Amino acid sequence: MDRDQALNALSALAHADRLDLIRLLVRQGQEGGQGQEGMAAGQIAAALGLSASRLSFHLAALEGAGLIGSRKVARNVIYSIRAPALGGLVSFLMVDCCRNDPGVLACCAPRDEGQRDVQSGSSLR
Amino acid sequence: MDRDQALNALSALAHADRLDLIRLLVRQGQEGGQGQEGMAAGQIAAALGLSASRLSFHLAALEGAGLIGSRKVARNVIYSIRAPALGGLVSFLMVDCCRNDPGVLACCAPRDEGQRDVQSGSSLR
DNA sequence: GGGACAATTCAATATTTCATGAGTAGTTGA
DNA sequence: TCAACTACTCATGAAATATTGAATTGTCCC
Repeated sequence: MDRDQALNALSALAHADRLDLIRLLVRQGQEGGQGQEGMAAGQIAAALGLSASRLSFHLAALEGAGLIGSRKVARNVIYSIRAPALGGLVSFLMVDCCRNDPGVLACCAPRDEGQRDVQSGSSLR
Repeated sequence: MDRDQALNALSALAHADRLDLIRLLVRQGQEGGQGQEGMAAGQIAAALGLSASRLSFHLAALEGAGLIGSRKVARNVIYSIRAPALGGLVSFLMVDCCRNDPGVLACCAPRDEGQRDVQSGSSLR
């Protein structure tokens, strides 16, 4: 991921509804298992309390930045997270903040269950 | 770092000049060693080709988001990176993208010199 | 004190982004 | 085919953000 891609991704994430949307899709991705990857636009709108047109606007922004992908299934459009893109952004930021002092980041250490539990209890909003 | 802090940080970084500014300060922080931490506003303006007032605006945005700190020295104001804040943002994103599939991120692996060299040759802009 | 310098603040303007609701296109099943 | 459904697009106005240059504040050196 280069600077301009990172900039697009940052702009896309720098909005409360879109950040919540990403977090929702990430959670869905891990909870749903392999079988049911992604969520339909209508499901997302209901989960976040957004109007259809507003959601569509935000989905387009995230998809334009490459952070999510979509596929059509019957009359639904299923959106799912594109983990490599999100990972690319994190890597990009990591290079910019971690070079001189890797110890700053707790996430650089091997992950454990305790660390995961710190955040899993928080509500989405 | 909670969701709102992350949102502030993302908004602050989602601008080309500010992202360049952060990268400049990170590079300065690692190249300068312990002695000369940070850069004066004038130095930054010269390095990035920004007008004084525009730079001041961007510096205020970054400082408001907690990503940089400042101290006054004689008639200069020295700005330096606040690595923990940047690290907190990365950690926040990591939780949101890395829970289900840590392998996605190259940065989760122990860092080595080869990895560092991948990016150090790239120009700032 | 007076001039030069560093940086910030302010006001005015331009630009971008966001939100809303109405309307449109494609899909499904009776 | 028709009605119901899903999702998207478009036009409008509102709000937030960015940019510019002039004015201001504080510091240094003579």
